Amino acid sequence: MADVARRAGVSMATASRALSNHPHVAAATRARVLAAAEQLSYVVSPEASRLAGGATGRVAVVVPHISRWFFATLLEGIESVLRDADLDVLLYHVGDAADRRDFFQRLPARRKADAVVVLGMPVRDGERERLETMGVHIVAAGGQVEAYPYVSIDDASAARQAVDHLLFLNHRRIGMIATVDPAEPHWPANPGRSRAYDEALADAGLPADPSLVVTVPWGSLHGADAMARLLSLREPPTAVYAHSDEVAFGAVRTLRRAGLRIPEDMSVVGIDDHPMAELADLTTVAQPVRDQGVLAGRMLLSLLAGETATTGVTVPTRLVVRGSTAPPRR
Amino acid sequence: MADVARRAGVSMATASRALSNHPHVAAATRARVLAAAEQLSYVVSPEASRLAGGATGRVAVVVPHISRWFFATLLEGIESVLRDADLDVLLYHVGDAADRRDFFQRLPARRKADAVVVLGMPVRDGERERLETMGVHIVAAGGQVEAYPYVSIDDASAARQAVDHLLFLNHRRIGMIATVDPAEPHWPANPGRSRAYDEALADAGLPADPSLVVTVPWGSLHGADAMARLLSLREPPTAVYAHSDEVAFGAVRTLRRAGLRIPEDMSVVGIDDHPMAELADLTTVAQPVRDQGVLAGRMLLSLLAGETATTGVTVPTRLVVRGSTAPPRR
DNA sequence: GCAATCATTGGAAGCGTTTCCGATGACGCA
DNA sequence: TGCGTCATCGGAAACGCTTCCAATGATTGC
Repeated sequence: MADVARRAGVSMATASRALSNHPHVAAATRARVLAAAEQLSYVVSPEASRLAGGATGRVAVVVPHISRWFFATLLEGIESVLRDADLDVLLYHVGDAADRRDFFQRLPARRKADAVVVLGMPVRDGERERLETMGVHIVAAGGQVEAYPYVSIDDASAARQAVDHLLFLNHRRIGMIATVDPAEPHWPANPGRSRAYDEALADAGLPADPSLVVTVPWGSLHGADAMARLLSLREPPTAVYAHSDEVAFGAVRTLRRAGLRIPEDMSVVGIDDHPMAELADLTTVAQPVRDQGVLAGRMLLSLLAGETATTGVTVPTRLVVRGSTAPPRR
Repeated sequence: MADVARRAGVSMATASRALSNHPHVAAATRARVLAAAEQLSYVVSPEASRLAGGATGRVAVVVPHISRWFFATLLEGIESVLRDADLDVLLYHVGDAADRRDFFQRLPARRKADAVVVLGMPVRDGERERLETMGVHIVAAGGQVEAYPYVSIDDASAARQAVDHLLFLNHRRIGMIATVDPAEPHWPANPGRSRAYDEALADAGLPADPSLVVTVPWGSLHGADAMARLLSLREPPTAVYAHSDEVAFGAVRTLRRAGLRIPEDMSVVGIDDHPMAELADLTTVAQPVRDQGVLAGRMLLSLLAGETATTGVTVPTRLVVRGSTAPPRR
């Protein structure tokens, strides 16, 4: 940087100010410095900058299950925005509660990042405050709605779209395969998706039948198990609503193995519009996953730019009717 | 750090040495320093450390397609090892050639990471040299075999397992769906998987029939197209070998829509053992994806520890026979 | 038993920025 | 014209660590 300053004929102090867009630098001077930096193809050392009190130029992204399509796609969207803004992405896989505690404890202390994006899980108030007091911004994506900047779908309305579709087709016995996060089995992964199911049935004047609801850890194989349980009922449902497409795929497998036809013998609907859903001809409620990542990235950028925080954004979902749903036979 | 040194009754120099595992520190002293650090819950500032000439404690991972199961899973494996070793993961999505050039140009200059893991693509000699001259270690995973540390499967042998299985079942007209990376359409994604197909047929004394080979961009939908092209042949194959499971899924969809039965009318085999393969009852050649990530991470760790470089590791694949393959009918 | 060798340790000089504080000059207003 | 303001800019002190260079004391070979 000394070279740049010399070449521009200013002091290092001024060079630094010009380079980091500070006010109180004459436009002409700034231009001169920028030109000099350009010619010397100079870039500030993030380490030194950070050490002296600047920003790190890094954003931490906390992901619960990297290899799941949903999170990986979200991550892809975030990365693209952040990379365009010349920010680096620090990836943290946070599986269980211990990891999580570890993360929130360590990161702020080490000040490794200027901001945090939390994917797919709610941020507790204490954690949020802790980060914010340390000047670390925070944004959530693909998770539950809370009182801080987030991007997500409206779980309840997505669920309604799925269940209402089944209801509209005249199904009266509708099963639900709900999921919990295998890493945190005590918290339902998507309470909104369950609640909306209850409400939809109630609104349709149908009685709540707990035996039609089975809760399993997330995953296709568990979805298959869940379907088996539903089939073992004295009076199985005529349609099944699964909390996610991957779970629905498992259900479909079980139905096939049982020799049942879809949608003639059983309708199946999922949520997500996983790329495989089109191939499997699965009716589902689509959500724009990558876009949510992009939006979250942008939101973070404006937060970092000092703009006033948006409360949150809910992106729309839409029912995609394919071949896995039809009116019940009887 | 001054606090830690004081508390341990040593100088900062010694404290630094103890903390960063340098030799020439008495075991007792080191223990004392470590204990003091523990009590004060102190961690070295990576910025300051790096600035003063130390390591960044960061590893860059370069991924071509984050949202694909294969890469996301590899990434998950790498992250877990690196995180255990207290290294941070910097994620870089490198889609096309421009991104790639950008990455290799920028990263070394800014010295943001101590090492680089490149997923799923060959590293060119120039790039490797550039990194190594700057003291940045490099490891590749899930890609093609080259003359530097890598972890991957033996593409040729995996392909042989798939094709030989078909041959063993007595198929004589075997189609292949080969893939290219949509971002770099001029380079075949997996030349080894194509070559082995040719060789297997030759070894079986079968003539090479170019019309049985169709090359498409990676992806299920493209796989579906490819299958359609194969079906439009005057004499379609009796079995199809796809370069990856995702492509095979697409092929399966086309076959179903065409009213053909699997495996009676057509056998299908893929490579990867994607989680969905079990659900789809797809015969495939399984490769340990997460393990490859873990291995790559470990390899990097030993490189970072100054141990002599391993040339590379090839992990075994195995044929998983499911319901999508059977002898031809006629 | 003595000198040479070696393992440990401490002192202090950076590493490349940012920012506080004060200085300088230009500009506006009375 | 004179003086106060304010926009700009420069000097220098951190920021928190690593490592070179010596110095010290312990160990070993003859």
